[in-house]
Amino acid sequence: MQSNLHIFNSLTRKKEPFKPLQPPFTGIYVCGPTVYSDTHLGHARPAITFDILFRYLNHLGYKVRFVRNITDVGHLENDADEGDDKILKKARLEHLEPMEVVQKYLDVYHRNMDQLNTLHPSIEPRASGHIIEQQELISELLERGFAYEVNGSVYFDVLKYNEKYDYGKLSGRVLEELQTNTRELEGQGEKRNAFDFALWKKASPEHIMKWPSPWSVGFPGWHLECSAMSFKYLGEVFDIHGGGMDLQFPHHECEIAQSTAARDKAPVRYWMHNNMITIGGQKMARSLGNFITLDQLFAGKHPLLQQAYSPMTVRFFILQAHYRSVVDFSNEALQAGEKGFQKLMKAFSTLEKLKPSDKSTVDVEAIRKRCYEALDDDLNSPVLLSHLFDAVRMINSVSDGTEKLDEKDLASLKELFSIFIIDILGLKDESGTSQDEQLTAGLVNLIIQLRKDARAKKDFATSDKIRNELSKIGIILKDRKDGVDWEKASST
RNA sequence: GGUCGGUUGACCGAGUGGCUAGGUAGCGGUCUGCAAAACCGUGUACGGCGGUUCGACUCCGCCACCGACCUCCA
Repeated sequence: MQSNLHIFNSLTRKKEPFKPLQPPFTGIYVCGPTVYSDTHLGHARPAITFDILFRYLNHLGYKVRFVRNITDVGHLENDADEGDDKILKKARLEHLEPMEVVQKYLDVYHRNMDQLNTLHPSIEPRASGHIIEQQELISELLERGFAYEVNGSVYFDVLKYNEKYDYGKLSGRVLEELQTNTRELEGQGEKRNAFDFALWKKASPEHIMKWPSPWSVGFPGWHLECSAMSFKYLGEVFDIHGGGMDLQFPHHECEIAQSTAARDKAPVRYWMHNNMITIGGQKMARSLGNFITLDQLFAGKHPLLQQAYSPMTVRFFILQAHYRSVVDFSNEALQAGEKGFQKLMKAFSTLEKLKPSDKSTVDVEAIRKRCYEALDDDLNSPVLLSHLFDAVRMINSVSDGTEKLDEKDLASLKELFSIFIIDILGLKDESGTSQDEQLTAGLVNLIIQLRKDARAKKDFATSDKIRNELSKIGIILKDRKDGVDWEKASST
């Protein structure tokens, strides 16, 4: 497997050549959502970032196993004893069975991900389906002395771990500083140290989601699921782990600690973290309440939205920034992205109509080379797009007759657009969807206006012709006393 | 308070020790009956102050401002 892909490894804070453990196979684990409310714009960032990675590795010929989990149990609102499970809390609020909450929002997530044209992961494991594996991992940690049980709950012993390994390596934290800086939360009495974290929590009687275990009837801690499921599906050591930067600490740090303590091996070779989407300069997050859901975005229904933005506009907007940069939401930026995306796709259709010349006056191969270089440089999608826009100008110039492409270069350019725009960036033409309907509505309203003008001049011949011809193509006009309605004839 | 990151033209957003990023918007032009599209051209851009250097937006130091993480968050 020959590739020159370099990725920025959060662990070393450097760009490193990507060398999988067992080429051509490679494994990716990405932290998916906790499904307790609607998917928002922030969730689109990791989904798209790691979709590009998945697509590019596939394109390069790797056999990729892409695992993205669903957290459907155990994600507490905080680490105190009375911390509520996010899903349980929502279930009470909406008077639903917890698994109804999970199903409801998982469906929304899947639908939104499909709209954004992200590929389905190879495996999408759910935490609640891996209770046994998590319990086994807890047993391993207890046996090895890195965990302790108190009153039916099991906690990870961070101090013990830090004696042998390095807790805080990923996030650049020093345990001594954590000790002095960790905020004291209520009800931490059970834990030996404030920074110890739960592996298993004993359930209170009113808790609904709970399972029997050697320690108590209870439920697993949040950090544990990723260790258990990545072990199961990707092995003790795998290539890439992805997720949002906000998960770096404590989630990923704890994951490293659990996995390393259990098997005496660092579990992940390359850690990749996408940056946040901000709104008004602040992180968009459910907990901050400043989020815009993807459904709102696609429908234009939110006080901050001046219009609807299509899924591909959102995807393009996100790809216009590098995944490790903060990107700020604004209508202006989305609108600029929408125009740019349309320009790109329009050139794509122009490309299909180009006629070859006997010689070329442009260099297609140079662009192809630069496109690969951009992706190889830590998935630099904005630079890739800038090269594709160079190709757009090339296409339009050929279309205008000021540049020429021979048959071979024309075929090469078509292939290049197909590879980078469709296969790797995952962009697709959206005409034929709601945009088409808007167009139809605009056209019909225009024709109705012209007909109204004709009727005002008592030109009923024209007026009737318009109505009849529209009827033939399936548009039914209805003259009402306060105006004209129209509808599409129902096809039988 | 600790750790880390950012501050680029009207807006978004890349990047580099000396060479046009790109998109959007603006302006001028070509084309067009007019427009649109397309193409060509165009704008004192790199937070402030010092330093290193033949040369810094790019490296170093200090300052200011913004943000992320340190509690759940993609």
